[in-house]
Amino acid sequence: MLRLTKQTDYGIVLLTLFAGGAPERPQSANELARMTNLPQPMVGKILKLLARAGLLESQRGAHGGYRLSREPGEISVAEIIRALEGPIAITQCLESGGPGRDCSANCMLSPNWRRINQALRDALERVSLREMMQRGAEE
Amino acid sequence: MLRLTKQTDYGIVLLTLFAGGAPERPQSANELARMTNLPQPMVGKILKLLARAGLLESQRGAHGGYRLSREPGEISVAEIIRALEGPIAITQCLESGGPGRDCSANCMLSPNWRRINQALRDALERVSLREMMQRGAEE
DNA sequence: GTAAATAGAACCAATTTAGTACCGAATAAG
DNA sequence: CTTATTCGGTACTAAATTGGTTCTATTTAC
Repeated sequence: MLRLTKQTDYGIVLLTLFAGGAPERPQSANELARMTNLPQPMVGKILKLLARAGLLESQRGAHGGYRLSREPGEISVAEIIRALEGPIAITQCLESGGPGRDCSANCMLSPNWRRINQALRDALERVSLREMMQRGAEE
Repeated sequence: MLRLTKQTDYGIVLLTLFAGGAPERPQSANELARMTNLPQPMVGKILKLLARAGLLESQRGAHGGYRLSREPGEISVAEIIRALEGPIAITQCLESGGPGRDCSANCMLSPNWRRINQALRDALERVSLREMMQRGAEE
């Protein structure tokens, strides 16, 4: 309920590994699966999505793999979530464009939903991958 | 993905109906189901949850029903969501107390999650049921 | 050419959510 | 006191979503 999916969860973990390692050498899905103990095909799938969204650059072929396309400080948590679960909105339909959708009942319920969605997006936009890496550094 | 459930969606709609009607006369699950065209058993279930959470007061027996336990201005969207889907947190485990849980990998990933969760909660806390009723009043 | 790797789609299993059914307890009306 | 109404609670089934796998095609190093 209102939670991130495991995919996204995994995705963030994987990205922090990139952010920690050597930036130039590409890392393969296989390597990363071993490092994290996550199922290899799942890791592959997630990396593909991240690459498609432009957060990772991919290198095919032998000794290929993925690397970050930008500095960790330049990647926001919001972008990661968008890459792995689509637009960030606690309520849909108002955001997702056209009329004629099978909006649920509160569709036009109020501009307050828009404010709420925006607050969530802002909070996620403000935190970068670099910041997410600083683990345990109790505020 | 990151969405409210239909239950919550319905719940908010139902509560706005209470907030609009006469505050003293209780309304039955049946009435409300007819008014909204939502499945009657579903409406009953949701109202029960809202009553258990203290947002509605119930009156059993013939001519019984539910009424708001507080003014619409005193009920926040956050409370409604908590009543219908539990604690508000985009990521779990850090919030849900004790160690030793089967936290997913990013469990101790950073205090930034706490900040994000808090921002979401704050946004939801700041909007009252009364405000949600003002439909279409484009900012 | 062959092995290592990603790209992409299709697919099945597990979990979560949506919705239903049933029975018991309270209350009001006659 | 009996009956109809309405909530309280649990258990259950069906639908949708998510988690995870498999397979084929394409790219590249050697």
